[in-house]
Amino acid sequence: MDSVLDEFAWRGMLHDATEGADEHLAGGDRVCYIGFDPTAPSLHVGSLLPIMGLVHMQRAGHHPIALVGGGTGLIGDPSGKSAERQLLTAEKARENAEAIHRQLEHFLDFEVKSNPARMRNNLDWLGQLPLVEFLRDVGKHFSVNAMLRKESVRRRLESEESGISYTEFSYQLLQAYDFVELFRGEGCTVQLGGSDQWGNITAGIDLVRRLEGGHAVGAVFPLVTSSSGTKFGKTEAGTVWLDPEWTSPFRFYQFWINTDDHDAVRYLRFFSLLDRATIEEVEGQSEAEPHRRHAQRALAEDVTRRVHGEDGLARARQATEALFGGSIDGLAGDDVADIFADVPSSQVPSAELQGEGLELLDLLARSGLASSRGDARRSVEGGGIYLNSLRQEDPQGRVTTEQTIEGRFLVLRKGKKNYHLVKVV
RNA sequence: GGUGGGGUACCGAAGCGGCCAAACGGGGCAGACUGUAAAUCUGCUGGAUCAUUCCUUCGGAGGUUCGAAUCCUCCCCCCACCA
Repeated sequence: MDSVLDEFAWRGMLHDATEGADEHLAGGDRVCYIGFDPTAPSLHVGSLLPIMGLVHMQRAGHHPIALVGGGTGLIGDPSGKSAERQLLTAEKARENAEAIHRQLEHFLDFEVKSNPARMRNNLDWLGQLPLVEFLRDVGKHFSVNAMLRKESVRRRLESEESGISYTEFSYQLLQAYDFVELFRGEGCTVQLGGSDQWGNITAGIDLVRRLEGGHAVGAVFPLVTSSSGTKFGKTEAGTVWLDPEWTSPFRFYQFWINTDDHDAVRYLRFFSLLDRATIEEVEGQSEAEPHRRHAQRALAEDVTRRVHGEDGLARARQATEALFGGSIDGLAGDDVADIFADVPSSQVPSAELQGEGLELLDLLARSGLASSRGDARRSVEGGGIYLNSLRQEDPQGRVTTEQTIEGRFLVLRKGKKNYHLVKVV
């Protein structure tokens, strides 16, 4: 008797599951949900593990529901938060929810006849909830004593400066109620989530039993960590988003390519759909020839393809090859334009490059590669600045039309992998 | 409410009248080595100029002084103990 939990287990993405979850999932096609916060109009790689959780559910024949917390987003989940949250406006939450829906379409099939993915927004029911009735029917089943014991609440109670508002304190009731609502309306009996959601999930399971006499189960994924101790999903350029407008496919691809050896195979299990045999093969290759970075490549390819499509992946790889494969000299302007389509860029009027030209330091500061002229100077003096792949060692240097590629581009680089394209306009 | 201890740059933490843009550690950036990895070693890490120098900064507002992060006054906030 196999269940998706076995798949989760070998992939290392099963942190914990409630009693009977295994049997329940093995016993038939179930409806299962995961909640997503509509705090921004894009998901980021931090949400990737739960998303993959839904993907695996769908592949196993279950019915996935992505629940966007349009209503709970108006409240704010205190789990894992040290301070009171900024509240969203209703329409902002709704806009964000729509954007998130579009992103999820890259992962989930909303069209198949058999078990299409669905999307729900809890604003639809939480928004209508009559307070008195809610307190009578739902509030009755919650013991404040138990609620106070929850880790997330306790930390905030103990913390002198942040505290917790009544609003956030009520959050757990609302999320529990979501489960009941989905149980009633969609026949949903399974909730998944990050490990920080454990308390909220079990609260929902209890409420389903008390209010509906229903049997529901839950499972949680581990927190994704990186071995270097940095937060997963953050780079010096900030959060790695799934929206190509916010994080270009190239940068997205690069994020995965740069994964530590220690993390690459683990992430491959988390974030790719490659089967066990393939992953183990890659793992073997990785150990045998670490310098080839098989795992990083497989990871970057698989994830980029799913998020940005075949086209986005092709562009990312093309840019990667050009930038890290060899010299960019000899490339025609059109090629550069193409390759750099989603490398960070800025513009400079051609007039400024005439004659004496523009100071290199100014160019660096304006491009954002350096935070100030002083910073730019230090980078140049430290030997970390390249113009068209030539190291620039003179802080007094100037950039003129002569150095442009066909009068159209300048390729700046700081360090080994921070590229910036300057368009001459 | 009382007494004592604190608030210093991204974070932690020294400094306690001039030599302080402020030790040291962490983080970050860059260089070397590599494999666009890790570890290690080196440099840099407020702004403008770089030869010097100038500007803004040590909880906030005033004051003493030729000169203050350092002394005084008032205020705000933390932490400990006592009520």
